[in-house]
Amino acid sequence: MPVHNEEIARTFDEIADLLSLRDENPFRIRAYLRAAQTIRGQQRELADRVKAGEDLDALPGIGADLAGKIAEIVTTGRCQALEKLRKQVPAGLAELLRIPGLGPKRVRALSSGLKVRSRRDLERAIASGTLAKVSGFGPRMREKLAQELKLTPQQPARWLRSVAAQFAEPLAAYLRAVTGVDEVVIAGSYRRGRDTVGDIDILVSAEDAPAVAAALRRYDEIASWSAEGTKRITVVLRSGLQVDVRITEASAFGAALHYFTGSKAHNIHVRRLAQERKLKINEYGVFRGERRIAGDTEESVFGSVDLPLIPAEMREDQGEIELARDGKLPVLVTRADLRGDLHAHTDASDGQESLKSMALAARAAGLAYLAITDHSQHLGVVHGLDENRLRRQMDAIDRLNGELKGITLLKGIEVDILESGDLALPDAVLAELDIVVAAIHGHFDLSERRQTSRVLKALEHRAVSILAHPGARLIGARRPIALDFERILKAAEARPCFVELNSQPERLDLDDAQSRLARECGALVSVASDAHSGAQFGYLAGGIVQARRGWLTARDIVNTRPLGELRRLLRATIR
DNA sequence: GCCGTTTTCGGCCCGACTGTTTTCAGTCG
Repeated sequence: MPVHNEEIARTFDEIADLLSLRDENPFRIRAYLRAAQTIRGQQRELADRVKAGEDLDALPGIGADLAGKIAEIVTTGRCQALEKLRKQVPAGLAELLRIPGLGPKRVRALSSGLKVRSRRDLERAIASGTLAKVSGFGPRMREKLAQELKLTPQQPARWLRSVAAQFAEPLAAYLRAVTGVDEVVIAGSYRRGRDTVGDIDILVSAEDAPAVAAALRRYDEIASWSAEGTKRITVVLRSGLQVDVRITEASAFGAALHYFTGSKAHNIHVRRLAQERKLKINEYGVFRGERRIAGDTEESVFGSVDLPLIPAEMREDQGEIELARDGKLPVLVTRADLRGDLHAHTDASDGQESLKSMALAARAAGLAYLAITDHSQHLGVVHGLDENRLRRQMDAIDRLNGELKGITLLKGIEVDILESGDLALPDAVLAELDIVVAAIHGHFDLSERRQTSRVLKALEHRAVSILAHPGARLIGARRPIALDFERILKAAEARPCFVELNSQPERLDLDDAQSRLARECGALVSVASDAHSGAQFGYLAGGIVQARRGWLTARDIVNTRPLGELRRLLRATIR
């Protein structure tokens, strides 16, 4: 069983936790955390790179020592440094670090003073009153901890970006309407386009901060206030979503927006560049000594360290700063680049609208072509098409194409990949279609070896044009299937066929790292809505955000091509 | 533990807010 990057990252996270509990050098701790982030952002498995003899210490934040530990972890499955630390720190303390308000210092005080080493110990210490004896735990802190102990078990849930948007966008709109407010931007991981967000950061540009706070107080969706300063206010909405509102003056808006957008690792890197230039960057601007030299726009902040504006979706300190420095930033795809959509359903299978209704909705969404790809018969739950019904739909598409202006329908199918890797419809009927989208809808839990060979076998079918939602994940509900993505993407590039980036908000599959890997492997990507109703063409915008996080340009995406070129590319997949 | 167009040693982003404390440490983002 190969060790995955996530496991290496977790090992380093745990080492960082344990080091912090031992009050070790904070920079050493940060080095482990930074390395964990770097590892999570790697699209290729480090285990493979170690096996290939690659130099991992070229990765940012990874030097000879950590490269050695990575090699140890992937070859032995163990990490001696971690095992040693585990013996030195009482078990359970790391768990206490997860409780908001408790950091390494307080956890150490709890452990050494009261032998509190678990959540249960802490509950007892609060109930019995012994906690009051420990310095640093006054009445407010004890009350806060009692509350957190009740809440934190179900806390770590992240929100789908699209769900968070339903609460965040109305609040942003409300704040925009407040008198004296110049500008409101939802920043943070939301602006960077993460598929899920932990909380929402809203940046407000206004001269009169107290007036904004007063207006926020009148917003009727707020359940509680957890922090209130003159510049930053934290509230929890009735939905349970936490929102940080940060108020800034217009002259510092760019610096504040850059700071509040993050990511933290990206900000630290940019600030380090500033230091090298004898500058200081904070959320109020860029300073040389006392003098403020930039900060009204994000461009001016980047410009102060000789960088062009880096798109928010790239700001993860995964190499984007180096690319920007070298003038090699990709021109990321935009929604306006999309000319068509290659995956959609009608009421012939599990969609909600007729063929014609979907065609008109696609046209209204600015698309010039749309592939109709209802499910194949095998997927019983969705009334899939058999050969006869598929042929009737193909006739209906021909008629509609004769009738409609401004939109061309392509004849397609979303055919099941069976457990064996065979397809659920015979090759003969598939060959009559313009486009065949192949997808996994069952047998999710095969081993990586079997799952990979299953998909590779499906891709060998000459009819297959696109591998749909390749990871088959449902965010928060179903883990991605175990696949050797690099092999799949290289096979797709070689055949050639395309890989889908499915835009359904709970799928967003390919994910960001896989999208980058697809680009690196040269596999063309189809950003597809998988729409089951006309309104769902709106999901394409979210798919594009994910594609931008994957550094994709319009050239990397097959459905940015005009219909003629698309048809040529599709024909190349069939031969 | 990492890193270098000042450095292979000596730095390492920067500020807001809270609670507990009397001027600041801890936590958080």
